[in-house]
Amino acid sequence: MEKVLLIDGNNILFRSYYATAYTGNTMKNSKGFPTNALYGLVNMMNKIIEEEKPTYIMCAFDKGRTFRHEKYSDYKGGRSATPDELKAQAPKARELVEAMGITYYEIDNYEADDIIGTFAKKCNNNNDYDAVIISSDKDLLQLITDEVEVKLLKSGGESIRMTHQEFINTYGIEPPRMVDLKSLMGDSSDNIPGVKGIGEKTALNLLQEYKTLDNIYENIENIKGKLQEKLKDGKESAYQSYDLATIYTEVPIDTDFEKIKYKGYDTLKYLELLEEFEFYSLIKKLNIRKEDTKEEIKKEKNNLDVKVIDDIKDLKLNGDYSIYLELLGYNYHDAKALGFSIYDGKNCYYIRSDVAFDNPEIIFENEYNKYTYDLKKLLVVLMKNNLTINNCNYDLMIAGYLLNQNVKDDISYLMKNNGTDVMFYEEEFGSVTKINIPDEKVLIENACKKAKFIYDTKDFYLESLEKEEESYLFNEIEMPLVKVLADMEHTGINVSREYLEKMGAEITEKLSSLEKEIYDLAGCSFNIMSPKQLGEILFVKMELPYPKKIKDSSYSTSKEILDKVAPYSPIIEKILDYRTLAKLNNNYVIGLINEIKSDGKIHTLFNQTLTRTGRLSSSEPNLQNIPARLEYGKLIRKAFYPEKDSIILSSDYSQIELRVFAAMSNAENLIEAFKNGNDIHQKTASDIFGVPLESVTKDQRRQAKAVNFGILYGISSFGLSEDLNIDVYKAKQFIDDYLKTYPRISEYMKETIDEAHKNGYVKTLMNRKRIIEELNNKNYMIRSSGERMALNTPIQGTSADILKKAMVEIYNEFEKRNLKSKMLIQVHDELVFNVLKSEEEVVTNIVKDIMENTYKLSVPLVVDINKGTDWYDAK
DNA sequence: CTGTTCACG
DNA sequence: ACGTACGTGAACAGC
Repeated sequence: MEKVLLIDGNNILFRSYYATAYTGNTMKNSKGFPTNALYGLVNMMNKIIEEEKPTYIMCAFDKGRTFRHEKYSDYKGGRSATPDELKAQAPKARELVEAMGITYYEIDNYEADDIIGTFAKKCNNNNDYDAVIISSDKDLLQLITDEVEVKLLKSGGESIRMTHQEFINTYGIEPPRMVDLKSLMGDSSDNIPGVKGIGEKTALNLLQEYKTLDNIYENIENIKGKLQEKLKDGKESAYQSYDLATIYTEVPIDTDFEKIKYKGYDTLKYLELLEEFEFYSLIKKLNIRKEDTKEEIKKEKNNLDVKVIDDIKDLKLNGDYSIYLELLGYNYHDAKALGFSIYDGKNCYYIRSDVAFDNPEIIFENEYNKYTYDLKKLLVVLMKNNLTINNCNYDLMIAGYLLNQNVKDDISYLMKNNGTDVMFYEEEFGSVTKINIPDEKVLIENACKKAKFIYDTKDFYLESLEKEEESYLFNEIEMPLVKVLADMEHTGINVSREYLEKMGAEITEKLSSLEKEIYDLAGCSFNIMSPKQLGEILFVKMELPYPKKIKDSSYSTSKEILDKVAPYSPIIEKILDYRTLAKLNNNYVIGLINEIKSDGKIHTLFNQTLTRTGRLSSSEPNLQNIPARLEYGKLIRKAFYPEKDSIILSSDYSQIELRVFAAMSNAENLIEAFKNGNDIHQKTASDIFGVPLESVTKDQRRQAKAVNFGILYGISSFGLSEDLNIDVYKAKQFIDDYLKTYPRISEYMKETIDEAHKNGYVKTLMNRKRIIEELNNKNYMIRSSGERMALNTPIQGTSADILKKAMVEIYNEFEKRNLKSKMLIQVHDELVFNVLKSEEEVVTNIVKDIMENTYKLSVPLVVDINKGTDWYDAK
């Protein structure tokens, strides 16, 4: 049995391009020729060959217009034009494939699909050949037979093996019926119309009953009502769609498999292409013995001459340098420092941490600028050793994040994206659960590659930031903020173990009595924390009415559902209480106690390069979700207490997101309301319900508040109806009223979405840019979600920008005045401080003044300050 | 290792 | 016809 690979070349090239393309930072060679799609293509081809070990490979490409366009002028209409940077790579892709020893075909008038179909057909009912089709395009699934399977590519390097059986399990129909399915539901990406008013669900139902399109129309009189009407109206369109969706398997081509035998690399050609594209890491993997190539490679970054410094006298720094700290472990608060790699443009050094810590001035404090990756980590580790570092104004992790928020926090991702070969941290050191120390040779090599990469790419990243107009954000906000956050993390906050333990004992007692009561009411014992078991007990054993129309694979037992069935049994209330208390105990009592370090404090991590909007996040532990809404949960905050002779001060912005929204949308009546100091939800209620301010009821205010939040999130009538527990029609009415009252907001939302579609990204007031790939998705649901992100990100992101700016200024002011009070925690619109009693007045004034005035909007920003003997009390 | 649930803004 | 509000992190169950 010989294996035949049939590769959808166009599909892989497109995927590779879009997987890495992001504005301003598309991978290019030194001549400026884009290479990102080619890089993905080579890697994908190598990976597939490695995995499948085929005897034959055929790669098919599209070639311009096809017979489908002739038959149906709108075919593939509505697709956006192929980007120039991708177009330029297409001819090179063909050369590359050929050099890899793979035969490719592109035939006038036919698509890649048709060529693949023609080859695949040859394998059917043939015991000598089995075919595997490689693509992410579901159209090709129609070709599946017992001899032909599809390796369906997914994002993130995943794939699904669609065999005949797997297809039937997934769709409940035979593979050739994929065409009938398309003829009914259509395909927006290829502009195949289908039958108007019929989607996937109905189409599948029809096909499961009638098997084929023809048979549906033969039995059309058996189909009732509206559906019959739709089918009759759409008959012509359905058959036209059928025609379009059918892969043509009779392409006039020589399908002799010997023609597509896999030949392996044409080494010289392949090498020349890799050199042209500057894929040095791939060249290195080839291990070629050609003398001049070797020279070429040696010059390249990967073959570094590393000096391991045992005697500090051997370190001769030659100018500005990059410095990278390698740690053993993921959380730098307790990870062991292994060593530092340094690159100064000429020489690469590796210094073990004990040597470095013995000679800190020479390494960390000199006249040179230092370039870093994860400066915050470096600062915190140095602070723990009572050391400092100066002249750190460029951090690659921050720069990379501002240019693309999707990159993970491991420099290896940036390096691999750039074609530089390096190990991922996890490959080198193991996962969070099993950390291991690598061979020192490996460790040094990787650490040095990283230092060199930081140095070599610095100018490019700075230019990219300049091009994106993000230099201010980078230099004046994010870079200075690194130090502020490092200080906050290093300082930590006092948490009382005794208090938490007392609270834990109380909760445990309540839990065990609740548990008993729940078992009594249920008539048996079970695991209350298991949604599966709980669902069975409530909705099967106890026969409570399940409030959702359709039960999918299992019963949901979310709070929302349980609230609805609460009237039917007293057990529900007890379960909800149980859950709340269990969460409190596990997450906050036990969870926080486990995070208290030997100094009696908690040191969180403020992740500066994680969120897609520009907010911070906090982890290990998360100090941004300490209970605040329910009274009992709020008591957790009593455990957070100040230093001696100090108090806790909390300052928070009042309605910052709504204020930012009012300013950005320029909605005059909203701006007026804020200027007048109105209660904004009350004002909104008065406007949309058309009643005077003073006669707005509590309930009207509550509803208006929900609408206001909905607007910030990119409202949908369904979402609002869920939130307010009203019907969708009523919710729609609210939204319409709102938009009628504030016409400027309606315009703003439309403008924002249009602009986002045009650019593919949105920006905050301080030019933080977020690329939203989802806007181009052909799936309506994903695209709409992208539009909501486009609406929300400028608001959430601008609010984040403002607070970050304030944090930097407050920190600098404290330093300038030599104040001993400390910023401890940031919670998106709130800052928490330890304030010395002697500094109470001056700190209060500084904090309030800076937060309210750091950024001028057309509406005032208002800050509330609260003080107390602990975090609970400070509110 | 993924889904569910729920804590925060 | 479709499934549904934005942004996070952590614990648990059950595969």
